[in-house]
Amino acid sequence: MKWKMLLSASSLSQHFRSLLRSCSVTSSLHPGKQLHAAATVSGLLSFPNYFLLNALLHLYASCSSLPYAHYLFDQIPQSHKDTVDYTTFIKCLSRQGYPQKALNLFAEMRQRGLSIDGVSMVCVLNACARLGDVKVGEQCHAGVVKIGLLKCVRVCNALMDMYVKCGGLVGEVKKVFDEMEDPSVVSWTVVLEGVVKWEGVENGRVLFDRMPERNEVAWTVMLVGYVGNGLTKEAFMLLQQMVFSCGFGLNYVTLSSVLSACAQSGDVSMGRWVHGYGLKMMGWDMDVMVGTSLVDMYAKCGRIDAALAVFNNTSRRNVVTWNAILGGLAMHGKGKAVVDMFPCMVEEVKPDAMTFMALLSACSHSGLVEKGLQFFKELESVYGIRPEIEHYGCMVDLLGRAGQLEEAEAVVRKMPIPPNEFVLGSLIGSCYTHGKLQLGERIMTELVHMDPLNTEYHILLSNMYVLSGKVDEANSFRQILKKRGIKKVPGMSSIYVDGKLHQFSAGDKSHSQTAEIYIMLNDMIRRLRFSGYVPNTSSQVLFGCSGRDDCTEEALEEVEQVLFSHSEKLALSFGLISTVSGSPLYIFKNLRICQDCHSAMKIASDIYNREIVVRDRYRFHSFKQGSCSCSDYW
DNA sequence: GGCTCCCGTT
Repeated sequence: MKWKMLLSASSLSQHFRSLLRSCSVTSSLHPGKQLHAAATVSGLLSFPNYFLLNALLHLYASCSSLPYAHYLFDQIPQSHKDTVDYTTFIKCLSRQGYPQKALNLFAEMRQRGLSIDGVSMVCVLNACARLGDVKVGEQCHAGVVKIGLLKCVRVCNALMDMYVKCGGLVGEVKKVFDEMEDPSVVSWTVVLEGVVKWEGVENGRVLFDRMPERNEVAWTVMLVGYVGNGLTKEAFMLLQQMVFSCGFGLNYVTLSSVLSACAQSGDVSMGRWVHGYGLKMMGWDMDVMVGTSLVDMYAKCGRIDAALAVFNNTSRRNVVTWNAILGGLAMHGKGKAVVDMFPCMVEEVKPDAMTFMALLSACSHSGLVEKGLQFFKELESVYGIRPEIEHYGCMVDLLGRAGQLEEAEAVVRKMPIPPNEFVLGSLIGSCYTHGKLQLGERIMTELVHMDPLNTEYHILLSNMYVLSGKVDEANSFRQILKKRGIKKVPGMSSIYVDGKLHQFSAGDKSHSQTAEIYIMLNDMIRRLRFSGYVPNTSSQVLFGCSGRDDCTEEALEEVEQVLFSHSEKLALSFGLISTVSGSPLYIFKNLRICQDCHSAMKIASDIYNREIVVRDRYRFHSFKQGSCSCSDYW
């Protein structure tokens, strides 16, 4: 009788495990939880059943439910945890954003003398890839060789992926690949990603065409490569081939990957196509990641109204979606909208650390000092979020921009984490804006220790010396910069016209329409001057003129010429001659827009009757009828 | 007996 009961219990357990497996495969958390409850009630879990526990652990890991997975992992007695249990939880930690914890757990597993198999090695290599830790990755490589796992295709794939993600050691990737007896389509795809990322999209295409077989991932990698490099036409051609000739459907991972690339490169035409595709296939009930990527894409492409429309129509929203829209509004200087929307967010989802970055930067960009201080206070006391260095950075920025330099410095001195170069960099920026030379000098000393090769801060301080009449100090600074050979990151501006990205550097003459662009530029400067534009040479005197130390009239003229051929103005001139009159222009700049270009854009938006949207490294400026959305508050 | 690789939102 007892034997019969045991037998039925064992078959019941098998039944449960097979049901749990199907929940894991489909990431069905709710039915899985019900099974968990049923297993508990039936008494199956009241005596040790390690396979069932592992199936439950796997369920929660597959459903990205870290707290439950952690609970299950702890439920398994230490003496009975085997390689499979560890592997399941290591993968879960790595995927949920804790790759370091995953590696720590692997170390624990090894200390306990448990064997390493191909599967656990794949998971550990994956954690190294996510962490970007090539050192541990190389140790694993040695382990792979030692255990004889090089014949295992998936291990090799994970190994190559680790080298791709950890700084692009494409040589290592190819070495592993060449030794493989029978590389799979995944192996080829990993190499493809490495080549696209580190050897350029053209080289990637050569490899793509040579691949014996291509899956949707390979197509996605290639697409993202094109979009990320501004090659919209090529991307559309590839997409057409993928969907219409080869019959691939686009899944949600492909859609969000492509959208993320669109957001980065500012390619709204491809972004819109993906939006249309998503609507046709899924309607508004689309995947939460796709919806979020859409919101982010529209916001980062300067279409904040479209971002809001998508946000309001999406039926699935999580904290990331909210963060995307609040961050987008913040970048567009719509601080009040952010403050007004926050209470609605709290009703719907729990805000996280990232939310407060968006909130504080919104206050910072809109000069809402009181509101920002209040948010910062509530961050810990109401929402239980421990402030991170980025939050302190936002506070320093908020107070500094508003001219409250003493308060900003007090934040730096009192913060429990040592300030990094971004925090101090923001402070020195505010010192420049508000002419606080002495504080600037002090901060500079600290910054030089932290980041001796940074040019931006050196230039800022040197400019401050000039503005306060200390030309000698400025000159000595310039000498230091010259001696050390510190080079400025070149400013680049780009603009999409007819699905093609056109890039300009300062004084660029490489564009095929250079002659027309410069004719337009000269005409524009003339009209700008006529409307009251005065070149702002004050901050350029120092580093603009190619190493001249004098400030004669000719030097000044030279400085003006440098100003006029700033990359933003070239992109604007090109945009004006190559688009329909009255249509808005969207320009992307890799650094902060300069003061002079900012004034020029304001007037240009009026005299040419165009909306000009400029995305710089930090935020958006929308110029319309002579004024800017930032209200000149940077 | 189970745990696995490539593209994935702020």
